[in-house]
Amino acid sequence: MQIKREFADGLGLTPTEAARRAQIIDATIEVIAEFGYARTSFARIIARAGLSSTRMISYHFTDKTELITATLLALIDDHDRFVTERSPMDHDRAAMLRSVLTAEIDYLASEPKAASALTEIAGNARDSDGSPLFEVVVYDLRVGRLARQLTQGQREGVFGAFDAEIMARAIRATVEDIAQRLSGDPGLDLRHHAAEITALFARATSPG
Amino acid sequence: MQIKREFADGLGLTPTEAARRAQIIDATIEVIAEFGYARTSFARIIARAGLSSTRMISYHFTDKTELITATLLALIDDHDRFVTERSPMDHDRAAMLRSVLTAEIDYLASEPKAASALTEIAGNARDSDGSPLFEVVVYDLRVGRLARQLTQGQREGVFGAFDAEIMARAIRATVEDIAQRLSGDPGLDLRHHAAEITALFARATSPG
Amino acid sequence: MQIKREFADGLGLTPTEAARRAQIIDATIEVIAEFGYARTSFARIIARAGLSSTRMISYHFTDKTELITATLLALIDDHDRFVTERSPMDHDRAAMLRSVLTAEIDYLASEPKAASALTEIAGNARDSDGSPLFEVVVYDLRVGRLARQLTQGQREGVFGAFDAEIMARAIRATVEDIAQRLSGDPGLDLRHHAAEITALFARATSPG
Amino acid sequence: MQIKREFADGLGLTPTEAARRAQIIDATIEVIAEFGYARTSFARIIARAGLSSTRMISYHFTDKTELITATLLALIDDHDRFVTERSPMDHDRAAMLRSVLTAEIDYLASEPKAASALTEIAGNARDSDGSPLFEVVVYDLRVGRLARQLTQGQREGVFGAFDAEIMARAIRATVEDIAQRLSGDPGLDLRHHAAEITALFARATSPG
DNA sequence: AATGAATGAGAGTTCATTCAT
DNA sequence: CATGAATGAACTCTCATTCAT
Repeated sequence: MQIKREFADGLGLTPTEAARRAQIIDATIEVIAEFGYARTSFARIIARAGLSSTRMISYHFTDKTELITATLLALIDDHDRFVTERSPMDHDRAAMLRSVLTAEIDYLASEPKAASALTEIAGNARDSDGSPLFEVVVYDLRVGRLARQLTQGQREGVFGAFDAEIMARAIRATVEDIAQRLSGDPGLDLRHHAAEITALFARATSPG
Repeated sequence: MQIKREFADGLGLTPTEAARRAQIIDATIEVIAEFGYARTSFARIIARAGLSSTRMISYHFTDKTELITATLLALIDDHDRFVTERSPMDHDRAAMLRSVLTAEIDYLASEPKAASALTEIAGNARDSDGSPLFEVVVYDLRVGRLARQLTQGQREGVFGAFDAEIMARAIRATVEDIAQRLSGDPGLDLRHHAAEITALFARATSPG
Repeated sequence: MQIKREFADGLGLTPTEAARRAQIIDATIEVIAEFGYARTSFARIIARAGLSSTRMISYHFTDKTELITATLLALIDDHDRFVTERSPMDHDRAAMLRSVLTAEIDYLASEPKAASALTEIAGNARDSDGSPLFEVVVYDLRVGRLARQLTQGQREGVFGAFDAEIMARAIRATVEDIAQRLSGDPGLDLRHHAAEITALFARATSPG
Repeated sequence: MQIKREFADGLGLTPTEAARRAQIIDATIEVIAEFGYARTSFARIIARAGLSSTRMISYHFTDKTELITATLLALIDDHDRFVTERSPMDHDRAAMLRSVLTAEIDYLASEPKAASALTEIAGNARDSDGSPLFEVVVYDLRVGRLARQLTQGQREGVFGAFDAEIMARAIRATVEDIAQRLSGDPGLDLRHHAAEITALFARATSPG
């Protein structure tokens, strides 16, 4: 997985440092996808990355929170690029919803580990004092944009009347549920799921 | 919270033991709801229960798995009773779906800690070797039954064509998402959410 | 195994109490034979005995030391009776050594659990402060008598010149080694071992 | 005791790490010799080694099994070197047996703690699930070699007819019994014991 | 830029024993 | 005669982090 190299630099990082950070972040994604957020430790990450000491992580990230934050940002960046590339602007709003849902499911198929890690971090990451880490960030990036698109579609008359945020959350929750099941059962029929939830939310958002 | 007293006895437990187990289980639910499953430790549980030593837990439960299992069973028992009491049998299938969704949201309002703990345990509980604990059990109790009801409704013609299991999972994921948000924001307008998701899934399941 | 009932009474014990003590001692022997002394706990003993609480042990024995002491005395009593019955007095000294060795091996075959437990307790039992419990007792009962018989045989001229105590310890160590191997491999050919060590120590003690 | 320095390096260990491991292994040997295997804990080992925390052990050894294994290997290595150096090749077989027994007793005199720890580990070390750790390894190293030498001597006609493995086990059991007594009574007359058991097993193995 | 070395805190579990009835 | 209930201490092991090169 080499998906977040572009993200890693851009700050004042040397190429070597950027590469190390990317390597560690990749390993973190894989460990989270496999073991879940709660069982993700520095020890497991360095074992996965083939590094010698957890000191390597502490050297490149000030603490666990920064590592997880960097990982989440890389994942969101990657996810956004993936979905954006597959959501053409010339569609009407109703087609837009279909293409978004299809792109989301395609993402699960294309990057199952990343998808699983994204869900795990967004839902479970907590600070050392126990408070949730990314509530607001994740809301805006993963629900708010979709809600705004739905609202716009309502204004254009292609969608019926509903609370756009609740609808967006229902869509997000449904997709993430599929992501979690996929991590436990890689043989899941994603094409079928894509067709079903596309139809489901087409009916749920229809004006009539 | 006194919701699992009836569950606790019935086995070969003395009244004192049943009461202690219930006390510990209550505290476990509260800790899980507040800290999440991953940060739930014996130390926090006994602090919450006002007991003296973690040894008290080990005395009444053989290990952590048994404690969590007993807690989950108590939660499921309580949840089932709550929902069953509010799902009249004389309704038609379409009304049934409405009443189920309403009952689920009412449960969130009535027992927010229990609802949160239920989601946490079902999703995150793992054995000491890392394998998920309750996958199958939880599926059947929390998705399978609803899927069967939807299938029956399809046979009776009140619902349209869709994959009943995927629909049931979407409903479950949506409700649990609301539960999680509620645990972070107790002021959430549940009445509004109930109306919205009832309408959402009415459209999503409608035959036309 | 009912081998130490006679030992249990004789003190000021009621029949019920004597029976309970015997039951607990029997379970203790079995647990030690199976798990070794170090892994023998009250919990395992009451599980084996089918009792409800470790309190049962504390009630009948003041502490672990007393339980182990009583168990050892029961084992020694049983062992002595077994060997004595099979060591006729009308033999000459050389035949006596053969019959003692044969009796010891027969005991391993007849009561393998008891033999294993006897070795385990004699070798590993320690007080709560870590000091060995039965060094002197066990020496006299298990080595000293044999050493005296060997010395007597030397006086009678049937044995050669050797340090009787060292010889007795070698014999004891060899028999106990066989006992330990037997507990790990119940299929051990004891008849063959009896023949071999009888011949071995016949040569080792011979006058020529 | 500095007996396992040569063993400790040779792998990919830094000098500091090798020294720490040797220090911990030395302390482990002393604790086992003094308290027995069952009462050997990390806490006692670090106290003996003068270290600050049991975490020091966990840092250098993955778990208790690895610590005990490394200790046993160090002990066997040390013991082998000691005995090999004192067993000249130009002797005939009968002299070989004498020199082996003498070397074994000399080892007890020279390294009583090591000898005691070796016996303790070989006999009592168990995995966390209770299964014995070193049965096969220890058999081959401590009995098998001697048995093969005896068999060879029988072929050459210097020994009589006996089961070589049973004889080897008798010898091993006798030596280890002396080792155990020595740990309880440091004043034991080892020179006398060496002479006695050398004569004992010379007679026991003699052809006549 | 990287690493080796060390650490205090906390986890769940087992231990023999004691209190009260 | 028996039991239920409770307990403090000790156990091995994992955690993220820090110090010193």
